[in-house]
Amino acid sequence: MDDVSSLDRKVEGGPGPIQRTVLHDTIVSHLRDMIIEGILEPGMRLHEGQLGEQLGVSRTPLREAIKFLASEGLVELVPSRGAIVKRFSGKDVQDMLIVLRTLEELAGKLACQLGSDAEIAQVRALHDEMIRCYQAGDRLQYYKLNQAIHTAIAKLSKNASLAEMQQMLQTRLKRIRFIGHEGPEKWAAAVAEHEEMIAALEARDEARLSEVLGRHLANAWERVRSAI
Amino acid sequence: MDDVSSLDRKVEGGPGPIQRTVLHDTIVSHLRDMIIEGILEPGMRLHEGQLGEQLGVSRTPLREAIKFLASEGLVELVPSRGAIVKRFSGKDVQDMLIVLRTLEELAGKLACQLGSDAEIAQVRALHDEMIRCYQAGDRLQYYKLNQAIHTAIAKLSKNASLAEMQQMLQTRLKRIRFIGHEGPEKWAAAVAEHEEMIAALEARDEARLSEVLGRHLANAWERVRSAI
DNA sequence: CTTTTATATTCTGTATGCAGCATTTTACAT
DNA sequence: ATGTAAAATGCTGCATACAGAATATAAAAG
Repeated sequence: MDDVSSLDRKVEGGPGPIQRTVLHDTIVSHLRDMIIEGILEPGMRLHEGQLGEQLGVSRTPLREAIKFLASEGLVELVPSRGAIVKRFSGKDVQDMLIVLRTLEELAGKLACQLGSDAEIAQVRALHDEMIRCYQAGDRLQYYKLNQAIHTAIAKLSKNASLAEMQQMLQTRLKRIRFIGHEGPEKWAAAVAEHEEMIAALEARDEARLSEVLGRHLANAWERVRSAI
Repeated sequence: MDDVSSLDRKVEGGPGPIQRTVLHDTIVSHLRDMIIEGILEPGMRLHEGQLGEQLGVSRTPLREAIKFLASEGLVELVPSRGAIVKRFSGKDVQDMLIVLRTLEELAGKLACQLGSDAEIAQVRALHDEMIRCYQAGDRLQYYKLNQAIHTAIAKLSKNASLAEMQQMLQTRLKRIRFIGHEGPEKWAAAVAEHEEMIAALEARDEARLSEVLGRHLANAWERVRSAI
């Protein structure tokens, strides 16, 4: 799956201050992905020796990454027994969705006020692309764009904390939604809600966007509850 | 300030599963306190060698604690240059308060629905104690009880994620509020708002509690903005 | 005297080693 | 055969060691 070469120090270029090699971030990302994709199942122990060998790093930076993820809420630290992948109950998921709903309702309102036309157009572009994936039946790509749209709207609020909290909850829910394969009719409903969201955003209709986002996330619970 | 002996492995007893020695948690708590109390000022570098010696631990667990705090948002990681205490701008604080407000409004509603009479009585007890501190002019203790009340209400929502996010934001804001020494009239206003909060909670008046909490946090920004 | 370059020092990032706790396996008794 | 005790194994938690980057200091040139 992951071997040594895949974890070579990542060097990021691009605009802004020159980013540098950060093994820490790489390990964190990899572990996060492994948890979301279910390679590391809930309740499973994070074996330092084994994982480190698999990723091609020693235990020290690996342990640091695990501590980081623990603070993020994806992993649970058990004294003298290392770390296990956090397991979320149905109520946990429901609770997270309630909070996420509240945050996105707020983000929606702010996005209508503070998002530039260009930024909103970018969200629309993501949406159009997502629709293409829906029509093509590409669930994985659809799913990723879906998340990207919610993240983008949160970002339009221009409120870093809000975007951060939204991202955190979304990440924790990723694995759940990843497995929550809804049927065609529920999927269609979700797409319809997204259409409505984008329309409200383009019309800068705060109340409507907030309402749709709220409804969308309330329905999200209905869509995944069976999968828990 | 902190020497070796103060960091001896903490063993927690009490009810529930027996907690065990956790140096990690101890270091995290100490660093958090040092940041909140301003011993480690914003922008200041977290010197691993020096800090480790001061706390009486080696760099390894210290670094793990720093990574944990980085994920928590109190510290910023700078590649090849260690970690610095995160500095929050005025807008950052305002943004955090907006999110906190939204979360506490939700928590207030849920608390009215789900809090038991006994739990509400406990909040009332905290409040009465806080009033005593107010009358005695004990700002530090007042401040701590104030936070405890907000935390307690969040907990009454019976929503772990909500309580966690509230706690996270409150922690990040602690240092700001800690220095935000408002004058007597503003202080009195804050106390009055708290009185109203408790009354609404006891009456299980969702709308009113939510409204007061929202107003309280909106005013909080007015109270601290000058201190930024 | 200022600027630049070279050197020295300091600190971070990572690997490794060791002690102690947890768990598993094995031996023994019932 | 089953339950218990003891030894053995494996893993975590922490400390230390070392390499390389960053910064500070000193020397040299303009």
